[in-house]
Amino acid sequence: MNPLLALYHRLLDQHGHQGWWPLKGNYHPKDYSFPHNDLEKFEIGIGAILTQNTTWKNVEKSLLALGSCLSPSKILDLSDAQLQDKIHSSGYYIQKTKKLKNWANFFIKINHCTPTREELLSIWGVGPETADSILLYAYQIPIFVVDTYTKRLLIKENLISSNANYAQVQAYCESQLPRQYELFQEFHALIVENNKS
DNA sequence: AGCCAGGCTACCG
DNA sequence: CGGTAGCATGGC
Repeated sequence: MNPLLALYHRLLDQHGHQGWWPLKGNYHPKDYSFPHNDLEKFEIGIGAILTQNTTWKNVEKSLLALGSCLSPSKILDLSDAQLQDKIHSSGYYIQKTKKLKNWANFFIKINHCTPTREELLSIWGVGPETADSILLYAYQIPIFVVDTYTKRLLIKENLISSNANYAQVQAYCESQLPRQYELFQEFHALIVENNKS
């Protein structure tokens, strides 16, 4: 077993199955069938944008405040001021209001199709980690999500060099792991959980 | 009191 | 191009 796969199993033993992506506040350990519909896919994108450089705790408050507005058309029906108010706790609320509406417009435009990475990256407000999180958790595409924790951990474990960029870290991880979306989902969640404790 | 959160964009040299 | 200030709240 290679060092990265060994690290995955160590984290899994230590923290158990994480059941990401949380939907309506619910985790679903060992059930990799989610999302079950378009609305859940949309909600994953909302959460991925709101959690940019922000704790999930603050995002949960926003998602609760959004409540029944978690659909593309309802997000677009809100005025900027109304939406800003609902997502206030997530920080950067002016920018994130624009980002959420961009995601809603995009989601309507793709009309139930699976977006490509390039399409997602073309949205103002969606960068590499957000795009890859959407592809991995909303569309079950085995693409490795790299965040600051991932990089920090892999540097500490001497698996990558400290000046590696996003694409290089991602390519390394994908080359060392079986290409299974279930494993990729679990691994990223475990890395985040590992950094909380 | 500061530093950090499940980043991204714009702008700088 | 690679590097970085600005965005903003809440928790510790």
